[in-house]
Amino acid sequence: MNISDVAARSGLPAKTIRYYEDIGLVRPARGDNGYRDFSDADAHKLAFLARSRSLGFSIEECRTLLALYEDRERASADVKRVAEAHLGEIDRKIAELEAMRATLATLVRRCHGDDRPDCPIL
Amino acid sequence: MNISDVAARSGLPAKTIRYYEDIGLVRPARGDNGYRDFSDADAHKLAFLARSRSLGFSIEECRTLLALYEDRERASADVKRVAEAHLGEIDRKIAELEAMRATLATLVRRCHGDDRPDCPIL
DNA sequence: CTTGACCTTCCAGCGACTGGAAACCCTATA
DNA sequence: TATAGGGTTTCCAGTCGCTGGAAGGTCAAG
Repeated sequence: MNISDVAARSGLPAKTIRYYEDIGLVRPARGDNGYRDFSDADAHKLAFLARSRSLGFSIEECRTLLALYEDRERASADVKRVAEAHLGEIDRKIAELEAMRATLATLVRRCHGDDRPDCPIL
Repeated sequence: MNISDVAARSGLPAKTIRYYEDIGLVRPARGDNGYRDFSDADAHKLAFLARSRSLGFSIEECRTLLALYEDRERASADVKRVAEAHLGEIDRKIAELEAMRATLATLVRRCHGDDRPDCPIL
């Protein structure tokens, strides 16, 4: 699979996929012509990366999460611990966003939206 | 008012305030010694910037909001529009995070947590 | 008059891309 | 077979929103 195919499947720009290879997140095979040749597993990884990144996980966090899928030697307990840590982080992010949402929603609700300049955001 | 005073008042680091001057968000006066001399209005603007940034508005969105802040004629409706667009974006992120939370929570729940490497995450 | 906290500018670098140039490769059609 | 158009490669530079650090000027207290 060429880079544009896997880009379409994962929703990531080709540029980003090349960058992810640069920093070692994904290691696609190469064809005789030098083109990257992505497997289905690569495509899966990239889709996962797209999702995790869009949720605000850093590249390094994504690297750890990817290791969960890749390292089959790892004991179940270790996997569970790391996964739970990430769950906690997701909860924290949700809480942050919801606090932000609440504040902003209150401000918007109080904002008349007419021509009077008494919007509380200002 | 010196930069550290206005930093304390706004909650922004001095570095960030200098950066905001660089990019034209604020234009403090200068004393004879070359020090920035912030007015109360400057302090107000910076507090506003700190708040908007913490609500997730981009610098350019803040610039727009600040411009509206200074144009009191027809501010309210425009601010409301910007804020509502931003609210929609926050809602989208929360929904995505909650979907991922559910997926990861299911995986964690099914993960035995003992030494057998049969955790469904793998 | 010295100390030490503050202020200044400038330059560099971060994370995570993103854009553009120049060159190579592939396929389809004439 | 030639050519046109896309797709792909590498590399280098720029983006955003800071942040750190160096080198130096200024100020108030002791």
